[in-house]
Amino acid sequence: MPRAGLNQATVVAAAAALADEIGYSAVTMGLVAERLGVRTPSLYKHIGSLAELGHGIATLAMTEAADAIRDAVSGLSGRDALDAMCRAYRDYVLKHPGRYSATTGEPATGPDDPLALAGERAIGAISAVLRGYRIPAGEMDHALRTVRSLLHGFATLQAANGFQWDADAEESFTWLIDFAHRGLTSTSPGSRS
Amino acid sequence: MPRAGLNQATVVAAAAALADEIGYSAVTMGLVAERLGVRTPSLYKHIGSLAELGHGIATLAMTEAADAIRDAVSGLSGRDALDAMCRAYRDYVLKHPGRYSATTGEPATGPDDPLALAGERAIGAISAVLRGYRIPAGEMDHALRTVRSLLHGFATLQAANGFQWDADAEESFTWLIDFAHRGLTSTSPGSRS
DNA sequence: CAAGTTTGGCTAACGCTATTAGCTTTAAGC
DNA sequence: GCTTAAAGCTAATAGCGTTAGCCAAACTTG
Repeated sequence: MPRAGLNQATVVAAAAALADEIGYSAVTMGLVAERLGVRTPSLYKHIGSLAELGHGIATLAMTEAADAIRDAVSGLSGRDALDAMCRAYRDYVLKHPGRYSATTGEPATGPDDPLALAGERAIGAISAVLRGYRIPAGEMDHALRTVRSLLHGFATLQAANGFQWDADAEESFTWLIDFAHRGLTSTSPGSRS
Repeated sequence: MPRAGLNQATVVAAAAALADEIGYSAVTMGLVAERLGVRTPSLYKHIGSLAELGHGIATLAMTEAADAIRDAVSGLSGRDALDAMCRAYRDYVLKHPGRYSATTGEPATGPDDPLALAGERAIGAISAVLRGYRIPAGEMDHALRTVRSLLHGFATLQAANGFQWDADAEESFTWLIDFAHRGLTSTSPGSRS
């Protein structure tokens, strides 16, 4: 039996690709092994368990998403950067729904967890965009969490077809970006109507 | 053997309670049966499959969340209604993280699906709040999707402990509500900074 | 109230999944 | 070239969802 030349990265990559095709919850050790031309137990020479594989997929997705944002906003600032960031994030999730859904509900085990580092990268990319807005120093964390919530929510709802997105999802997303821009510009807390 | 007096509703309720305690993905037919004092195969007299049980939990959660919002905003309008809605939604998800996570990635099979009806209830409750803002007629759907994305994103991220919510999540949430209020008030699309 | 029928529980069994144990062969190091 | 660790394999176990078929409990109907 010639060797397949696998390692942790190739197994995770194959599982991530499979997740995008058939859905994250449908990924099994057997299917991943089949795709790699190998028997199921052989995978355990490279990854500890199915849960660990899921953790790896989540880390990969978070890293890729952060890089996509970073690339998209490079050279831009202000509203242009916000627009590019939102679209890059959304496009990534729509392109890789399976691996992205691995990130929902996957807790980082500690500060040295690669998933935590990938999360930091994403935070940093969003933070760079938000720095173009006049946000008070103490409110930056709140703005970060809010924008991340908005993007994450839209992406997961659209990926899961949460509503009947009757074809004008693009228009809705443009409106969402306008909404975020308005929310970020006039930063005056406690402004009751 | 005396009968347990089960039906579809009691089984779904037990499973939902279990999901809140041990997490949605940890719910098994065996554990639900054990909680109900019954053997596993007996559950199949009331529900068709584990997938159907998940669908039922999702429907229950969506209905309860919609009702929670409806109750919270009754008698309020404008920014007060927005505030009450956001907090009611967030509180519900934090109180019932297990059953809520059943709603993520659960597609409605058709227009007559109870889950679709529950979704309509939720949409209606949010819509009632948004009607207090001067939103152009054609943009109402976009606003609905945007607000729903924001709430869903924050709730799921906090439930999954997506960031290190070092204790000031409450403050972040207040900031998020301000953000949403600003985004909804000055509705002038295409307003580039 | 008695007989029949439906309903809801049970045990037994099957297939699929993740996972472990232990063997064998490959490839790499000295 | 020999040693050795890594990477594949087969075989086996345990736990899951699910189905089949039995049997008693409760409802129906005269």
